[in-house]
Amino acid sequence: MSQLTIIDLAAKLGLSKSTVSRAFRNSNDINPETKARILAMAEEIGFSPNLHASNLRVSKSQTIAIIIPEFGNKFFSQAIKGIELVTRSKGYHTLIYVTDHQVQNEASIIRSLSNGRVDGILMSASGEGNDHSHLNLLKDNNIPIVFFDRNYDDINTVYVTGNDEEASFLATEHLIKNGCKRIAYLVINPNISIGKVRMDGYKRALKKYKIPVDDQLVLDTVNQAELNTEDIRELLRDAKPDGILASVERLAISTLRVAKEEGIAVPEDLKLICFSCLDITDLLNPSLSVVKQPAFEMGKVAATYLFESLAKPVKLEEQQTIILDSSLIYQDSSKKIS
Amino acid sequence: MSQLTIIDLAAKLGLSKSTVSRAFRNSNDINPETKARILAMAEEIGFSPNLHASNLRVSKSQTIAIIIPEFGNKFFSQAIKGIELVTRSKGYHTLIYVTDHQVQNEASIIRSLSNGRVDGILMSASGEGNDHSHLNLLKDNNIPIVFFDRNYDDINTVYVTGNDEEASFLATEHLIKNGCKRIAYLVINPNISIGKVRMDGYKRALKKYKIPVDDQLVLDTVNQAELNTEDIRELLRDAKPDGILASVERLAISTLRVAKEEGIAVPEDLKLICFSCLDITDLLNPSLSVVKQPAFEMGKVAATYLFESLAKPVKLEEQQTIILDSSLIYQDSSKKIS
DNA sequence: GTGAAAGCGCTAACAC
DNA sequence: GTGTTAGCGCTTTCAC
Repeated sequence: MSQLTIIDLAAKLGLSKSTVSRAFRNSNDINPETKARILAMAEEIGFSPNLHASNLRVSKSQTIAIIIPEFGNKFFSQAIKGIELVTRSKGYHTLIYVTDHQVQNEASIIRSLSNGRVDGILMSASGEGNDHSHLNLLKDNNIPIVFFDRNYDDINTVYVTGNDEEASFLATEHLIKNGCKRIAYLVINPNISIGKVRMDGYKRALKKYKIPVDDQLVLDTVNQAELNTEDIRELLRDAKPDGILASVERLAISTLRVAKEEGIAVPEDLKLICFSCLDITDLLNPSLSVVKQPAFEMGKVAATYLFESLAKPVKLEEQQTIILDSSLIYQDSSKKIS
Repeated sequence: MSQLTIIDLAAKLGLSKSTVSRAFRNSNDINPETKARILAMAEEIGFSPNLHASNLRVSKSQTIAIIIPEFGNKFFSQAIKGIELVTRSKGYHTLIYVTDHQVQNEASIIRSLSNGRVDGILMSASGEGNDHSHLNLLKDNNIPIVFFDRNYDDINTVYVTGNDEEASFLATEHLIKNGCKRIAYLVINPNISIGKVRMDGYKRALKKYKIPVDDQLVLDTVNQAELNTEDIRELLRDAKPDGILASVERLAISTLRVAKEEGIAVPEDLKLICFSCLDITDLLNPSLSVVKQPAFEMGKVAATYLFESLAKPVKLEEQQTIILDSSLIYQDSSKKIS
């Protein structure tokens, strides 16, 4: 039963294989009745056309890839959900890859996709550095790529992101208005993409309120909880901030844990706000103020752009940034104590 | 640059295409020097062998699929992370599909995979009902499937899951020992797979302590927060439980919100424990007692079994259940008030 | 160790 | 509306 072909099916029905082939494509060059007979028989004997043969013929895979740096937070699962929705509605398939924030992994994944495996790529960039040459392979093979959330700004393509600079500005301003004088900014990578943009908004707010930027209050730390926890503990002890803007959720979570351990009360002694897509911030103790990015929407929009460029042979050559609004949700963790 | 073939490469090097082909397989029928020359040239001109042609020839896709009912919770993202890790280490690719708990979606996905697209499938079952005939297609096509977390027990294959009956028993016993007399069980689907098994453990514990099973205390509700919230509200008002075992995280979250709204204090008036993989239960208010399933591990183990069956032509014909231990983490939400 | 040639299963001209 | 036929790019016998 394993290797049926259109020839077997054709033989069973006294037709030629081209007719059978037409039945499976959306060819209009076929008698609807014939088509129905063919499809019925296919159903009966459990046949469906071999994918690889078809793909080889038409040089299409009906598949896209999602490449993300990690799987740790709600942002990416929501974004993937949005992407998967669009992909499925288009009858496409979705490959998923996780780089663990390693550019080498990203490069090797990209290489493994440049041989026809996918028709397009959605990626949240993993790396820093300037060597993005692995992406040239995609251009050579006419595989469009759309970035979401994290990009490389030397690559000319579509980039879908939140209004991070503005949101960061507003979040910082909110802390200032609630009485904070020494606001720290926690970040994983202050030099690229979201880490940088969010810092820009933070600095702009400080400037507006004539608060000098204090490098001691900018904590450049890492992903691993065990490590960033200690960095944050030092920050709280040495720099004694009274407010914190965390550029990613994980750093806010670590902050809450450290504050608890150190006996620092949130929001009384320390006000906290962070970028996060967590959907239970209201149940935390204290309830957590967040900049909530439209993750699901972002996935949908990014996927939609990708499919547009797949539909028309026009390439995504110009740098184009699509900005989606985040929501600022102020809760207890940043509340003014009166 | 787009359509290079091994023939082009062969021409450039004065070789035949068969030799070039051998360089890309792990053939030992080739001079290492020749192979090196070929690979170097390939690198230089950015060539890699067309995947579809190769797949067609060897009838392999080096791809597996993950099919899950939803993307909403940490359990699945952790499990996928575990799967992806194994898959990548084997040089395989991972397709991902979400069914939204609809068996029809599951069936159509399975159909779209039965034509060579994947070599194997990892699935957490979506459905109830008894029509699992869509899985026959897989058998016909020799595509192995391994279940994780949720299965169909009429399908003979490997199933990797947590020790849910025992964990459920222990969680219920814990509530009883902490003084609960009227323990409710919240579930999405009490008749199948995890919903049923977890109820079994709950009932066994009640029986052990001579507490009669009260149907009024078993709430069979749905996934959508807007709907289950109202069901839970009614339960709390009418049946007045003093303890709750939630079979899935989402129902515990809804319970916390309803309790807050209704002025029911947790754990004073109502003790709560649930199955969950959330990693910030310590930061909730109150901190949440959970049965934490080894999601990451479960993904890894399930994937490992799948690859075993891919390696040897032996089929996964016998029903085989692999049980992994969960951790019971008792926190404030179920604490005895003395 | 390398080359020639057949063919994996399908699609798309082109003819009728 | 249907059949014939020439490949898509690769792998793999089989010769040498």
